[in-house]
Amino acid sequence: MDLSFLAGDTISAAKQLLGKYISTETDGIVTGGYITEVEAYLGADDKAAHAYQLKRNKKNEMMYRDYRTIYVYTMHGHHCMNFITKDEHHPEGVLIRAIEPVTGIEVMKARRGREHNLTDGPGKLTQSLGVTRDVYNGTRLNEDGVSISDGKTPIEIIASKRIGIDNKEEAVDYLYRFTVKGNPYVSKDKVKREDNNGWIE
DNA sequence: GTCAGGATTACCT
DNA sequence: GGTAATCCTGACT
Repeated sequence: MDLSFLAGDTISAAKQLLGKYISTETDGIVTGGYITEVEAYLGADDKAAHAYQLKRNKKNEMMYRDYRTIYVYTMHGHHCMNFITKDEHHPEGVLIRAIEPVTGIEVMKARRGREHNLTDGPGKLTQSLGVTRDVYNGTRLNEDGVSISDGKTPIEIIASKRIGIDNKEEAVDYLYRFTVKGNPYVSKDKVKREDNNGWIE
C-alpha cells in the first residue's frame, strides 16, 4: 500500500495507523493483527520524546532516518516498536502500543507463555510478533520483515494522555495517545467493549 | 568494569 | 493503584 501518509504530520499519521493490518515474519512464521493503540512522539519540542531538543545518540539514531524506517528500542527487558515519520531533519515517530491479534494466535500464546493479554501493550505485542531489536531495528516497512496494509476503520478515535512518562513536565498532558473506541485490545484502560470491537461494519 | 536509567509487565492488596 | 522484578544499553559523575 501507499505509505506516503507517514511522511506528513505525525499526529495524523498516528491516527491513520489505527486499524491498519500489521504482520511480521519471524523465523518463517507469520503473525499479525489490527493496530488498536498508538502514541505520537514529536522530537525537538516534545520532552517525552527520545529525540527531545534533537538529542541524538546510538540508541535513537534510527529516528533520524526517513519515514518507513522501524525504530526498536529495549527497556526493562522488553522491546518497543516505532514507525518513523517525516525525514532525517525531523526525528518523529509513532509508537505501536497494542494490536488486535488475528494471525498466528497459537504462536503468540507460545511466545508469550500465556493464553490471554497477548498484544495489549508495547512490550507484549513485540514479544507476540517476535520483534527484537537486533533483528528489526532499522529495517523498513513493507521491504523487510514488517508489513502493513489496509485493515479496518475505527468508528471513533479517542485521544488521551500518553502512558509511562510521568516525569516529563508539560509533555505529560499532551493528548498524543490514540485508541479505537470500544476495542478491548488496548493497554491500561478497562474499556467498555463495543459491537465489532469498535470497527466500522 | 561499573552503574544508573528507563515510551514495561505482572502480580500483589 | 502500588510495586517488585528484570535487564539491556550507553555513558563514564
